[in-house]
Amino acid sequence: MERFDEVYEVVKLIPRGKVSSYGAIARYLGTSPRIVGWAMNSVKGEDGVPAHRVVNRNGVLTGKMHFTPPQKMQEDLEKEGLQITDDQILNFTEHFWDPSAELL
DNA sequence: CCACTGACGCGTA
DNA sequence: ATACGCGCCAGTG
Repeated sequence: MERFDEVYEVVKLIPRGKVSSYGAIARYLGTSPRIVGWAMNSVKGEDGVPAHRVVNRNGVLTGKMHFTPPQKMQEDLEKEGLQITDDQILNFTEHFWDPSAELL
């Protein structure tokens, strides 16, 4: 669970209007991407953890189906000024936030 | 205790 | 460029 807590910390640090990827966070924490996804799944009631700002390396909302409702993820991202088409974030690289690079 | 699964990522064919 | 397979760590059955 310590891993999960670290994941939460990083996710919380994601600036509004920016997004990150499982791989980037995992690499920053020195863990595997799967753990990051599992951590998000374990978030459930954890507050202050913008899981909707975490997507896969392709900028696709792979985990949107785990939200309630599933479209909540896209709505929140759009509310933050992000453009999404077919579960895909437009200009993903421009909105991408890498903890290893930005948060060094 | 062993086996299967999962919000992913990368290498190889 | 697309498709298939393996690795990774933790949790649950």
